[in-house]
Amino acid sequence: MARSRVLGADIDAAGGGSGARGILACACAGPGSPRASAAGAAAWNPRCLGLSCRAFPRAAAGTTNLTDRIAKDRLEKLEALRAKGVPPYPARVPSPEPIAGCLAGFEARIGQTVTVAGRLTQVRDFGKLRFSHLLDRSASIQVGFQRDRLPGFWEDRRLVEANDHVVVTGELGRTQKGEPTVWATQVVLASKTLRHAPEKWHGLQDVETRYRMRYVDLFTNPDVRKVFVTRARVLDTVRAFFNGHGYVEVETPILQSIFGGATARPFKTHHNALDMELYLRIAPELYLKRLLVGGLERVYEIGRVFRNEGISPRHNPEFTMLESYEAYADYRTIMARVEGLFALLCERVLGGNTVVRFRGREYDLRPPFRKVRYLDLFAEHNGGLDFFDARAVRARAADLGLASAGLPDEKVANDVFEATCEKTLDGPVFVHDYPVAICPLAKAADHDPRIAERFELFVAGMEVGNAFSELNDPVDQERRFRAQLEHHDEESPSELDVDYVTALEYGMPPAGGLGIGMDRLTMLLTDSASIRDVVFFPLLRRVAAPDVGLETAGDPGTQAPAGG
RNA sequence: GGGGGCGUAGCUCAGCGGUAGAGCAGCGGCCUUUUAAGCCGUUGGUCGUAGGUUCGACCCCUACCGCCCUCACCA
Repeated sequence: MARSRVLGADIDAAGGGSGARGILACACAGPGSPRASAAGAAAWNPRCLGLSCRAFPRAAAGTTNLTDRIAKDRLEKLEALRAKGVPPYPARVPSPEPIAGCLAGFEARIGQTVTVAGRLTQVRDFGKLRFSHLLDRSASIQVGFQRDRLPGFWEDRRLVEANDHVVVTGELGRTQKGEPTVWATQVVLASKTLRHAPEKWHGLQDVETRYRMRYVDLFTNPDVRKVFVTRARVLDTVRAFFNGHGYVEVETPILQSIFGGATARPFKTHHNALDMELYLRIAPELYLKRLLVGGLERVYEIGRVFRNEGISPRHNPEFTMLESYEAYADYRTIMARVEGLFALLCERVLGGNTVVRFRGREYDLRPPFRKVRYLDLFAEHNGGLDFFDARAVRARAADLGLASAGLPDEKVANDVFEATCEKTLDGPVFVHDYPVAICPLAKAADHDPRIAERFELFVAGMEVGNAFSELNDPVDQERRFRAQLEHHDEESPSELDVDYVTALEYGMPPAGGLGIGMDRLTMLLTDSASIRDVVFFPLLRRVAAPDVGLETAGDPGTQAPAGG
């Protein structure tokens, strides 16, 4: 049985440590083991002057190892740990229980021995005592290290420091001030950290660093973790809602040879083996409606879509969209669905609250929501102007300073709408019955061919949802596609989606469809001002990487074969 | 793409045409109930990058890089 040297005392490593004190060492590579020797055989890195810093095999003379750039005292500690036979990155450690579980019903558990694990924060030395907080996914608890209970650990306590991951076994108790505390009887280093933690009080504030190094942002700023947990809860609730109404969750192609289902510029890519141009989808819509033709009747997809357009606090080039389609329903059914969804979100995400704060204002998300017709809104904010009076609308656009030359009438009119109406839509409010000309995939109302059965949900002036009675007339659909092709631009497909029209020719049941931006919905429910605050890794410009002494990495799309 | 702002130690931030500063973190010392612990001492900088003006530039000017806000496009 392997025995490893432990800080201050020898213990039976594989035996796990009942009664063992100090840092537990696993029975894996110590400094004398073959594996450790292999690593140690590499050149000593000249940049670690004076340090007992074992260079990585890759770091030949003249090159800079990435880890050479970091605080030398941490590297010194790392090597000191190895020299003492304490693996800084052990393969396995004792299994912990969640800290939140220790804190629940704490009084009754005082005196019990628990094993908890996490990242050490805010180490406080106090003579022959040392306190720290231990943070795991569930909560944070104080750990007390006492010299007299941890003689082996105490001598080398400084080798384990703030930001390291540790597993602590100890007795639950309180301090004189009443703070719940694990009084450690055994400390196992789980993972040595080579970087300093950000400032303990202010955390990581620099916005750019927070986005680029979200991993630091997450363990440093509790509110950020909360936002992303809420985001997961939102997605979970959306799934629960649609599953509860008999919908089936599906996945459709992201790589599409013809893009459609929205008006947006796509990203282009290329498949090598097929030598085929492809687009990253701007919407899953046309594939989901093919599934209606296929008889699935109620489908939804929550997935990433990609739009090659500007970036703003409300726009990320990739974002997560919910789209749902329900056969034998129309946009009124879907309006009721949206209200039902928001009721469930209030219940499950907001814990029964219905009022959210967003950008300094409050919004009551309790359904039913206000409903207003597009054309009424248009007239109201433009002195009674008729949307379909092209000449008057163009004059109004000119008054507003909007460019209209060369644009179709309905586009100009919609620009006027957006300029004059959208900002007034505090909401939540459904705007419904849109001009059909700006809705190429929506069905016209039976009573008025100029009106599309469509609504959008606005909250805080932000478009959150979009729905309509789906166009299922193949002849009409082909005509509208052809009209799009006539004034073709980068936002429209350059060819007719023949297969989609064919699918409609096989018969799509009348259906109501819905799209909701999951990122914006999360923004609303977490009071996040920017979409970048609800996306883990928002797209940023690439910055020059530090010189790591390697040959130029090839184009990832045409990388060299693995063997060569 | 236009306009405005920002970039100084690992982190949070001061600074000023005349030798680069503080707090936290780190390192050394004291303290067995601290908790933004405290006290004493101390290490740490290509002031985003490159030019220019100047006797002298972190500071003034120009260009570039990156981020934020805003307008335009969009969800």
